Amino acid sequence: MRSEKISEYTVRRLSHYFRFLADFEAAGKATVSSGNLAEKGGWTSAQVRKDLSLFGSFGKRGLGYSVPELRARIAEILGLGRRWKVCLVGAGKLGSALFRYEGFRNQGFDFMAVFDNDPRKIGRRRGAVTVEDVARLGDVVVAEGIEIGIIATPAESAQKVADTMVEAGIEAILNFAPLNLVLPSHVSLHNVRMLIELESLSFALTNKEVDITRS
Amino acid sequence: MRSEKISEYTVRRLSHYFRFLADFEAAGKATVSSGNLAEKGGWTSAQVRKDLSLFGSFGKRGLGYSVPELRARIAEILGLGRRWKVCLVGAGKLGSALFRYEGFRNQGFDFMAVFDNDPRKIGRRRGAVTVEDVARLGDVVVAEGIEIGIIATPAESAQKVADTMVEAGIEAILNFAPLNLVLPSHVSLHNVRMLIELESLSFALTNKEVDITRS
DNA sequence: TATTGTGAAAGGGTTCACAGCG
DNA sequence: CGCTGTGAACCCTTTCACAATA
Repeated sequence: MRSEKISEYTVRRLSHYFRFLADFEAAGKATVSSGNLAEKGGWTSAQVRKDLSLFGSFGKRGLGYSVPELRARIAEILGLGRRWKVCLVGAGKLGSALFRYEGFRNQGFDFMAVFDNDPRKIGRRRGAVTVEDVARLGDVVVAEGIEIGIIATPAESAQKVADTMVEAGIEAILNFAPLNLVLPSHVSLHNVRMLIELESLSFALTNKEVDITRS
Repeated sequence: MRSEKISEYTVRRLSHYFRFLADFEAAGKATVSSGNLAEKGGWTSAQVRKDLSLFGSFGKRGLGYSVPELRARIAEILGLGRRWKVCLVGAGKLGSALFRYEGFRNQGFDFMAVFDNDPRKIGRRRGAVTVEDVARLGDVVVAEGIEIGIIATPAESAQKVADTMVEAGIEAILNFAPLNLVLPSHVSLHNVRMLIELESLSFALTNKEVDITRS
């Protein structure tokens, strides 16, 4: 258990297990087997057991895993036993969609501030917060102790925004701008590239005879 | 060249190479080496050459690759030498953000129709198209010959929407709803799960001492 | 000489298969 | 008996290293 290296794939699957466990809990199931979890996500039961065994021995042989207990353990592993302070840069349609999505708040991610560089947007309300001038980004991150930054700006401004975030102490960035950010290695970066997803689909439709491995 | 199996990783990198080649072309470079492309994306030059060699021998030894030629070949491979008919279900903030993003149109993805089930949205204009009742989804997909479906609805409606799409002949779906869709295997599915990305970041921040492999 | 194209080796993620145990 | 936990096997992806060649 708790080896030195954990793959990004394992982390993503843990997120899925976490959701499935919520479903099982809502359905009143007290225990689940690795097979129950596996079939919900299209994996093998061995995969599920391997993933979990990296963090401990949570199951009972012959019985499976206690739903509430495993759920709590995964929450702990993923760092969901607390709330995270998030800021968003870019108050356009995409930014607004992210801001309004209740799922983030429900899972412990609080939008403490929203920034934009458009004077027509600055000062506007977005739920409980007011859109601020992006010039104040660094100061607000420091003052509020913001830990995660979300970038939903055009590509042109994204690197500068990211640099400001990092300078202010942010160590985790979720980037929706269509470019490859260059960041120091201590900063965790995840990119959401919607055009690349569409292009993957275009490839699949164009090359139906080709086997595409791993989805 | 052109082996039977192509990995999803290779396809994604091709999308990146394609962008980088546009940058090189704009910068007036006539040729690039695998090393030039590799450093832009943080890969090795061998990786770039392996990826390209799966589709042919496009380079010249000692010289590299012709920028416009390689760009054209990758466009062809990805199926970007044509336009694709796309429909969008869910005309909320996220759907609107996707609809308005020029990058899709610029790369050949045309939004032919937008659907919603909210009477207050049906009939509203979204750029060149009008939001239609989702009840018409199947008919419109068939009539317009729509090939790619984008789902930006709440989780509750997503499976039903996907089923309708598949029934109407769609074979590629990009899903933003936070659930695991169940689809026949001939349909290509890509999911964008923003909450899972945030949870990965939460894991990274919570487990700083752990090595997380592959980003 | 610089750089490609590619077999071979290495790395690492997934599945198998079974011992261990409730 | 059923299901977990895990070493070993397998398989896929990446990197190495070098012959080929413009």
